[in-house]
Amino acid sequence: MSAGPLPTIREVAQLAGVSVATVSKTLNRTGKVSEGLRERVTVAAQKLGYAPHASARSLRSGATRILGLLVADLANPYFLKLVENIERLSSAAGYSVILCNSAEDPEREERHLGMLLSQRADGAIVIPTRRSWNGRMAALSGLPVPGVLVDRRIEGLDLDSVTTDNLMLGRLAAEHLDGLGHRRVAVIMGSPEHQIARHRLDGFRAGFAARGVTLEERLIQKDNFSEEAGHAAALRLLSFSERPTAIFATNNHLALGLLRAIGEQGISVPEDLSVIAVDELPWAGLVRPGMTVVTQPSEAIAEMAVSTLLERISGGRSSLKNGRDTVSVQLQPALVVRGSTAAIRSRR
Amino acid sequence: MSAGPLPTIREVAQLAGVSVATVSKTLNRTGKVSEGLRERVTVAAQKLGYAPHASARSLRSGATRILGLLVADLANPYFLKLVENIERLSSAAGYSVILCNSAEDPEREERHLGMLLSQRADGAIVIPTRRSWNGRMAALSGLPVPGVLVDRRIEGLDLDSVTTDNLMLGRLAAEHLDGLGHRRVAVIMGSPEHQIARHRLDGFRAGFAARGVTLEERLIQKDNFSEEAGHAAALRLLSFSERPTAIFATNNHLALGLLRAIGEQGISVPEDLSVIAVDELPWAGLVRPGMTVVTQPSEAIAEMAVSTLLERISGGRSSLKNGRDTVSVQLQPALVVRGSTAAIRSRR
DNA sequence: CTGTTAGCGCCTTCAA
DNA sequence: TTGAAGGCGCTAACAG
Repeated sequence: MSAGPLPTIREVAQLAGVSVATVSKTLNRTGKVSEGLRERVTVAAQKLGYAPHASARSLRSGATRILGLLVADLANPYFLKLVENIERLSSAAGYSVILCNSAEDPEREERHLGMLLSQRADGAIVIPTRRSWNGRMAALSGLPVPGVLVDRRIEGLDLDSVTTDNLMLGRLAAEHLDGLGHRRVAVIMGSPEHQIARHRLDGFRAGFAARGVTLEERLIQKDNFSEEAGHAAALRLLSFSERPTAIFATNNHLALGLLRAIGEQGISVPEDLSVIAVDELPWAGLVRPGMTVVTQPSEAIAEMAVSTLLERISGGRSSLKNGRDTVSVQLQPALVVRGSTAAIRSRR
Repeated sequence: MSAGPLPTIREVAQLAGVSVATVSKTLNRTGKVSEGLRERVTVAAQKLGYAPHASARSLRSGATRILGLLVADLANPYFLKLVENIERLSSAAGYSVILCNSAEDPEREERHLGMLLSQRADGAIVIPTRRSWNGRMAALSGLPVPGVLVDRRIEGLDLDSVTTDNLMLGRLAAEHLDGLGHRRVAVIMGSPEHQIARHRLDGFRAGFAARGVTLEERLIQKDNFSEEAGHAAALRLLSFSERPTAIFATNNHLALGLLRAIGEQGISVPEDLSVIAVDELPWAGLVRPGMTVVTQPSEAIAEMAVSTLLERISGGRSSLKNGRDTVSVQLQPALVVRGSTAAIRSRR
């Protein structure tokens, strides 16, 4: 709203009666400046409402203090949490965040990547789209800025990554259900091509195997990650004559479909059926009974992603230039017990 | 990961055997270039993986093609929807979005505003923090870039704004409940200092008044917008000997607290009590029975906000320079009927 | 149609 | 301790 162009460093210098170099040194606290001049410069800058022109500074310095944040699906509440935390941490570290949502569309992802390149973002945090796994990784591996993959890894891609330990996640769910005495347990797992879903299933299977229990294959429902698929899978499971006593839904969309099916069928949770899901769903505490879930450590993941990225950035322009190998961190999930799971003997 | 610095326009020119001006004209489709050269330039740029340096371009052209998006609270699902839509539309229009979350903290808001100024964002879309209403608008009114206020207006601030018609929102809720025969209705309204809450209440009151019904003041619960407050207010309302037959929660946090209280008290919805809330809560269709809500037109609001802002931007550097008065658009909410409201006679 | 050139605002030598 | 000057990559005005 204020009129005209913004003041430049030159105008500040003029008003303070010094050279632009002195202004620069003063405002950036680089180099020695006498007390008197420092004062005059500060006042002048204040009076003019001077704000350094980031583009000019970047052009000169080679760094933009911008991070790209490329998210596979903003509507996913788990990713949203990551976004919140990443924005907060980046901002606190003095970086601006350019937000890009690829909405699980590899084309949008690629366009956004090109844009981030043009903007010369100092680094990028990427939750890649699912479909980019099949060879579409070129754009990512060619990323000329330090990049960190979050939540989803891409095998064979030489990038730092921070993910949940999904094997452990499955195992935690298994141990909980096993401890409650469940033996006939089902899994709604989404797409078996998805590494995360596979890991969660493998961990779940391993957890039961460690206690000598083998999962029935017919109780493992594979399809895709939509709520619709979860709903359909749940209906199938519930129609079996020997119904499972517990169901593990490996993803929040699937859990939603599962709950819908349960509601429609008039099944009582946890009396007739125990249910365990993944992620701290925003409504996990709201539905009656509260959902028992295995949560991913979103805050720790965000922290690790940002710190890893910032280290790379300060380590050198190119991601791998400083000789450090790529790091691939897996953080531990946790069990949150609420009302949707119960000991099996309470059942009949 | 690729080594070394990125190619500049000069290198493209060299490889194509032309001048930098020709490269610039070709790539920007500005000015005439012969077919042969166009081809050579395109190929050279492609081969080098050239991406124009946004900072350099901005410095020269005065425009950054960056929009600031300053959100009062990312965790609010309604704001998230706005963010999603705004990102999508901006990106489609060729703008990058710098996301800032002020988390209802005016200090963070102000810092972010300063950062956007330094970045020389071409414009900003702002959902202001609540507390900034009391005089803290200086930073906003001094915004040296075109800005659009979204969802929350600030009286006396000369900025474009796009909001929901909250009077109409309250009225829609009232008409729906009235049509179902409810007369003893309650409102959990949040803070009366908040303009939005006041408007919703006023509209609600007016809607009933138009049918000759006057709201009982003791049934209008005012406090703040937290889930806790909603919970407490709900408990108070439900403890009255003459219980309300319907409750209107003016905000999604309040609705959450209300639902929790209802669950604890073992009250049946909609048999014992009709409930109507605001916004398309992500779980609105999930809880049994589905929540009847008055929704804000988030997509239309995002569209209007972006288009208004882009018009301002193309209209001139300073927001009001092109002589156009500030526009203040109010978009219409809509009623979505689900299972949480029912005719009163079904009650006993 | 194509090339040459002057800055956009800033930081950083280098000289005083 | 302070000032003068060059140049980051690009676009636009001007010259050929």
